Amino acid sequence: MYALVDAVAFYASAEKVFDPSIRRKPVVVLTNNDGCICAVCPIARKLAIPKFQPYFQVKQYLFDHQVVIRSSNYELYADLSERMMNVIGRFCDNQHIYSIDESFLNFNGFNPLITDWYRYGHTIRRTVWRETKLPVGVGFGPTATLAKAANHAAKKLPGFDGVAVIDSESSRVNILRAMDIQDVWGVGKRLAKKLKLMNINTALDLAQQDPRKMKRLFSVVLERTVNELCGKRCLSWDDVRQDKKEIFSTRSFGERVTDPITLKTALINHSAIVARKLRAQGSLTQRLLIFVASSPHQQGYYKKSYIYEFNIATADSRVFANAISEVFEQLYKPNVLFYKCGVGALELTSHMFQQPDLFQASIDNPKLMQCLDKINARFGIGTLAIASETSSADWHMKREYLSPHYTTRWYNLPKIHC
DNA sequence: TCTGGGGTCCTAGGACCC
DNA sequence: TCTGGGGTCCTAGGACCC
Repeated sequence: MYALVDAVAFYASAEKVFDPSIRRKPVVVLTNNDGCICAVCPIARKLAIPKFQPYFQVKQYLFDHQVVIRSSNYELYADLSERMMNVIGRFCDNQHIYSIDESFLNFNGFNPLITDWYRYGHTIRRTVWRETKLPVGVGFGPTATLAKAANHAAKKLPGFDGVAVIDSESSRVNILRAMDIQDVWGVGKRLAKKLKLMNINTALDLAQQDPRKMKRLFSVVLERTVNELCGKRCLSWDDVRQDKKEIFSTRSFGERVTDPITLKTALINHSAIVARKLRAQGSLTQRLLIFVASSPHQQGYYKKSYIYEFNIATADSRVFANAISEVFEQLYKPNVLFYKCGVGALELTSHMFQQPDLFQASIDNPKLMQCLDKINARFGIGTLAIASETSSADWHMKREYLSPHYTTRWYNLPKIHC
C-alpha cells in the first residue's frame, strides 16, 4: 500500500500559519517577481481564481473581492515543509519527499500492522495539523497513481474529509468515476483534450482502455498510467524516487538587466545551486547548459545558450564558475534587456564512477566541496560561497507582498500582543 | 508605464555518417 | 538518369507537474 500526503494549497496555507488574521479570508500567493498566481486557498478557490494566470491580468478582480495577496516566501515555505515532512515521516519508515509539499509513503512490508487505513489517514492529518497548523490531504492506494487519485478525491470530492482509501474494487471504481480525466496524474491539458474527443472523460473511462492501444495511439507513459489505474504496479518505489536526469536553476529578473557583471554573477549563482543539488544526489555532470534571454513577450527576442563540455564529469562549483567566465562573452550582447537566465546540468553520471583525464589536470576537488556543503548545511546556505557569486541581491526580485520570515530570522519572530 | 514562474522529462525532426 | 536505408546524435520545443 502507498500513501500520498500533501498540503492543501501549501503556500497559501503556510501564509496562514503565523497570521491568524487571514485564516478566514481568501488568500493567493504569487510566483517569483509577483508574476503569476501559484497558490489559491480553498476560500479563494470559490471565487474561481485561475492558477498560473499573470497577476496583472486579475489584479482588479482580486482587489474587488478583497483577496489577500502574498509574494512567494520560499524561506518560510521551505522551513515549514521540513517540519511537516518530519511529522509525516513518523508514520512510515519509508518516506519519499516528492516535492515541497508532497510525500509518498510506502507501507509495503508492514501492512498487516495497520487494519484501518482510513483511521490511520486521519491520525496523520490530525497530527500534522496539531503540530504545524498545516492542513493536509491523505490518499491511499495500491499503486502510486491510485494513491495520487485517492489524494485528489480526499481533497476535492464531496463526502471525503481529507482522507480517501482505495483498497477494494468498489472504492477504486467510485473514486475514478468521479474524477475528471484531466485530473489524472500524467494527463495534462493536451492529452485530456484528445482523450475527450474519444469519449474518454473520466479516470474510470481511461482505466477501462486497452493499455496496448493507448501505447500505440499515445505513448508508453499513458500505457503505464492505464495499468497503474487498474492496480497493476508499473511505477516501482525505485522509479518514484529515481535520481534526476537533469538539474536546472533558472530565474527571471525583477527588473531587466543590461549590465554584464550582474548577468554573469547571476549565472554563477545558478551554477552554484545546480552544483549543490548535483552533489546532494551524488551526481556529476558532463555538460553544462548556460543560457540567457530577453523577454519572449517583447520585440526582438534574444536567446542564446552554450553547452559547455567538461573533460571529466564534475560537480565542483569552482569548475562551473570558470566555465561560465570562459564562455560568457559569447552569450552577452550589449543593449539587450535581459529578462531571464539559467544553468542546467545535462547527462548526469554517478560520482562513484568518475573517469579522470590522463593528460589534463583538473581543479575538481570533491573533498573541498564536501567541506563547503557541510559548513553550509550547519550554518545556512550561502555562509560559504565562491567569490564570484558574491552579491547581496535577490536580483532585485519583485516581491511587493512579502510576509516575514517568521521561523528563520530572529527579527521576524512573531509577536503576540496581550 | 509596465507587468507574463520554475523544474523535469520526452520526442520529433534535422544533421550527419556509412 | 534517377532514386534509395538505417543508425546515432543533437536540439528546440512541447508536455506535464506543482
